Amino acid sequence: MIRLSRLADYAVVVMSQIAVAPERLHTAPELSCEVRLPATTVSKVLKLLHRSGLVTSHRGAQGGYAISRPATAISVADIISAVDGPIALTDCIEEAPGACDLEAICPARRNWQAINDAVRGALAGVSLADLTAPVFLMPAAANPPELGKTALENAGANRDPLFWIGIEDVKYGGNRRNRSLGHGG
Amino acid sequence: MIRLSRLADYAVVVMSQIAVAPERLHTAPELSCEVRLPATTVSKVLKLLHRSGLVTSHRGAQGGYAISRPATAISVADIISAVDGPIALTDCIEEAPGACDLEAICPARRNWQAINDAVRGALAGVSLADLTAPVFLMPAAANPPELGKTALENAGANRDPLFWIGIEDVKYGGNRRNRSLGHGG
DNA sequence: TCATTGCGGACTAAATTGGTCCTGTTTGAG
DNA sequence: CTCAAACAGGACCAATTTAGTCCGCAATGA
Repeated sequence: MIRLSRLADYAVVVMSQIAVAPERLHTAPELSCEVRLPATTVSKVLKLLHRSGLVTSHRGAQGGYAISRPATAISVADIISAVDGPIALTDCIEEAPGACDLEAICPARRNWQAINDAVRGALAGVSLADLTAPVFLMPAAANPPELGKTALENAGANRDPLFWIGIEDVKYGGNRRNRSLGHGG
Repeated sequence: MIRLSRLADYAVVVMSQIAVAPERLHTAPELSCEVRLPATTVSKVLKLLHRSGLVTSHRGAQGGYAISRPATAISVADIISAVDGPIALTDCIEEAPGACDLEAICPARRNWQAINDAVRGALAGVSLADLTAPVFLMPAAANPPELGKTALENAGANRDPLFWIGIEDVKYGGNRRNRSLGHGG
């Protein structure tokens, strides 16, 4: 039903969260906690975002991910295609030319192309910066990680981010399957 | 991957086919043959299109489906939502207000709404008439059904529509799973 | 009266997706 | 030098979704 994949939804949320504090590194467990999604899943999303160059990564202790360019220079289309591959409403748009024998005579193809471009355009027109406000958590700056603690410990300090906005038990209508599953590590 | 469902893809193709001859009735088996999709599946699509009022139906012998309004007055968005339900990139757009506790404070929601509207707008901007040319078959007018024959028999006369354009064995890159499966009765 | 056609829904099978886990590799701190 | 923290990559499993089929019923016209 022209539904975004969950991973793409997650990716947008995670990127928004990173964009809140573009200057510092964010570890996967930390983001997992902030965004209330399983650490492994967040990790998977971050890997994909990294492969597409939307975030930079730093390995090792004190490592993490950072946003690679200004939020104004990253579109929703960028994020979605990083996770889900090229935006293509139908298979024949994605496949190499020649994959479909009806190509030359199929009028639907070039129309689908136009429709697809329109959709992609709509998504490319929205930048991450447009999704300004923090997600699920007060601005990270309000809870800066303490030096001398691991990222996980720091994340632990924020363990229930919804506390900050006074909500204990929530349902979320995004695209999530596991709504309040543990992000323990 | 923001992929259209196959049924939606089929629906667009079927509607295009009907629009080629807006004045007459089209039976499900006939369309199935023309469009090279299983009859049962085409039938399912037609039922959905009928429920949304995009086609009218006439039961009984010599029955069939006809387009309900000019092709210029039917958008791709209409067709997609007839088959797949409302166009909603994320669950929270579709759900009733209040379904998500984070609604009031979730900045993503109103942004998703905007993004969603943009996508829907793109799809609503393309009419069926824009997808003018016939699909997979020469215009039906070139092969008018013979009186005194059942729709199935008439469909049989056209049994291999690709004959008309000189292609025997094809692959199609749309969104189809069964590429050349039987549409026999 | 019967074949043809649409109607509605239940059921099944297959593809996709999401989520988990495991085994590296890199890096910094102690 | 060693260890733990963090990312990298990919294999794997399970749950969900989707598509496709099938069945019995209702309407209609020859």
